[in-house]
Amino acid sequence: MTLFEELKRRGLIAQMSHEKEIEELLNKESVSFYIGFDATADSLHIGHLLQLVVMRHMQMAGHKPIALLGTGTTLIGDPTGRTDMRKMLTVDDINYNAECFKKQMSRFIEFGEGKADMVQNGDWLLELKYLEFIRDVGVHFSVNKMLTADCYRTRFEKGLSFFEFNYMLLQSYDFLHLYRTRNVKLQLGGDDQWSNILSGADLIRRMEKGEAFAMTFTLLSNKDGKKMGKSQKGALWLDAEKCSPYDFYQSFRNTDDSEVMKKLKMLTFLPIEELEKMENELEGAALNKAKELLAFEMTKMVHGEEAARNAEEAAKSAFSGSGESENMPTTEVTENEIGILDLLTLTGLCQSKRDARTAVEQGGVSVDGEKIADVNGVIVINDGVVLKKGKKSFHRVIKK
RNA sequence: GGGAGUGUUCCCGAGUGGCCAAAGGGGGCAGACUGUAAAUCUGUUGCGUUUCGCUUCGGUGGUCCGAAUCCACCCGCUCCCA
Repeated sequence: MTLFEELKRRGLIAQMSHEKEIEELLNKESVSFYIGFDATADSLHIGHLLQLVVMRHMQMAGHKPIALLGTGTTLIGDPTGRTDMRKMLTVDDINYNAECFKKQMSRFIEFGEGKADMVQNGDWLLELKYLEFIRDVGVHFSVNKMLTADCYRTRFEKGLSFFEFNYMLLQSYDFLHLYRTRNVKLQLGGDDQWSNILSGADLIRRMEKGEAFAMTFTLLSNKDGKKMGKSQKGALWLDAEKCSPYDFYQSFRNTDDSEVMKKLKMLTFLPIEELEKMENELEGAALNKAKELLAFEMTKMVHGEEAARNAEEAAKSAFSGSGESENMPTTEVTENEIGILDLLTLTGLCQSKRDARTAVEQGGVSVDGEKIADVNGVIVINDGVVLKKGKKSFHRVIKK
């Protein structure tokens, strides 16, 4: 099975500019391709997994991934999606973020000579001369056509500044630049990036008479249509410091029935044949097993096998067994006796004391399996206790 | 530049000078039912030392015993005209 067939079979591919040519290209030579990333945070999150997984598939098949950090475009703000402008970052911030990204990406792809690279578009965008740019590049863009692009059309009601309108040109220019300097012929991205990616390929064809291709992959979204990766606590980060492997595991363990197979196919590297076979036998308990598998595989991919095992063990003991496990998220406290409300906020299970109060009043809090009814209750830590809020949130507390 | 609107809590959106921590919906959280799923029903959803106190309604000042509501200026956004 070729890479192309595999990507298709896993349901990863959403749109392509030239299906036949892309398939041929991928089969016959090692292709340099790129995927863009925002540089706004110091960690990738669940929403980036798809990009990472695809890069890995590609690299395993002998192609060369280039991760582009949008250090220049970050200053503009991608109009795709929301209205909010992005924050400006200092050079130090950006370099720090780049380091963090690279570290996380290294779990998926191998960087180094001839293998994979990371570039920052600020390196070439920041020195662009306006007049030259609009004369050489801008001339190839039709405003009429741009206005019909989905990402701009949806902005008509809310308004769209000229500043943001330029985003497409800059992203296209990135592609052109990489084509010229690194012979990058293919850009990949989420399906929401389709028009931006396509316009880059067009630009190369116009200006260089070259061959350039666009391909997008299916976006994973939650039922409500929102992009995956956000939880009430915020984004689900890939950084263990910002989101514990246990929480990461849980987020996949709680996948909707209807999404399990899709996620297994798209995000894991389990052989597609096995997954397809599994799909046919998916009922009741098997479905739950599939969720465990998904959660384990994903945690392993991002945090390593040991962390995955620990997370799984913690989840199992929390939900079925003793409820005691060293592997669940843990907070250390100095006092031996502590008020229940303070404990809930301290562990992050509740966002404020106010919030903690309602949780207790509604009977959603228990300590070591015993329901806490009194808001003023004092918990004695001694050898450690397991705090539970609602049905799914566990947290262990021990003494320092 | 001229004119008309508009800015409310996580999001959308209602809001008469006091009864407004602010309707309603979405989302979140909790309870019931379940399979750590979905759907449904119920409660809850600014913060705190919680029968009360404190801080919020684009910003800054002002009027008033009292302002999300009135006035002035400023900032952002939308629409029409140029």
